[in-house]
Amino acid sequence: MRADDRLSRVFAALADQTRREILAQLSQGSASVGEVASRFDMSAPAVSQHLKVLERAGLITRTVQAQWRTLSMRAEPLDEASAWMEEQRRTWNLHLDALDEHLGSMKKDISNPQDSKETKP
Amino acid sequence: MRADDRLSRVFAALADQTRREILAQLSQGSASVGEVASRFDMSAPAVSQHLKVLERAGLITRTVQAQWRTLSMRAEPLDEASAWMEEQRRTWNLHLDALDEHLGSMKKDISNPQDSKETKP
DNA sequence: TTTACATTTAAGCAATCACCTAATTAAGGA
DNA sequence: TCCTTAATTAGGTGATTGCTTAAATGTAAA
Repeated sequence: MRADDRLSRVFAALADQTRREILAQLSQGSASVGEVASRFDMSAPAVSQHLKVLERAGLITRTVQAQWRTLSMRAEPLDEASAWMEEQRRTWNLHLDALDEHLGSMKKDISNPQDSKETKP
Repeated sequence: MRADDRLSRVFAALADQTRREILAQLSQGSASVGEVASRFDMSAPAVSQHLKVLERAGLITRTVQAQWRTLSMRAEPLDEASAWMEEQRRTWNLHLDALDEHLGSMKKDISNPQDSKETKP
């Protein structure tokens, strides 16, 4: 799968309050579908669909034991998503630093100001 | 706004490849709507809508200058989203550590094994 | 003042989403 | 074997999404 698609699926999966609550529950330990569903005021099929979204994003796995499915969290997709966000923030901070330096040099040379191409937000 | 809603908006905004590319571009410095739109094979209104989604998520701001809007990235929502993900991973790792310890003590006491309530994924 | 440019609003459309109820599958226990 | 429990699939609905084209807005430049 393309990294783009993976990221899109992970972010989309996390863009829903119910699914975030499910993941938060599973981060404390594995659980059955029933144990997850009982915490929500929602039909079982609705929860089942949320689980499918989380599973397709790679955020949970199911292991079948008799008629119970044990749900477990997987952290790897979080790493990838987190890394993407961190990268953007890093780049943005680098940019801000460069901008500060530029503004600093302008201040030193205040008698001959030049246009700055960009303004600090 | 509720933190839930904020998180949902940020994650939803990031769940689209086009919007992630826009944010990646703006992380390198501010730009006008036209400068952003020119990089996509998509109508101007479509880009405008993507920008609105990013703006509502707090990920960009617009400053109006004549007929040009200067778009700038905002990192704060990324921090909140990143923190949420980090928290889940932290909890999950704590859980795994506790599990490892439990399995370790079982190994020591191999002659009298007890059921483990959960299995490692 | 007219014209051109940058961008947004309006309106419409097909696809997807988040739910629902009803029906189905699959395993365990009486 | 029949019944119960656990969970999923099927099918339907209203809301939202991501795009489109056409029209509107607001500013600058001729």
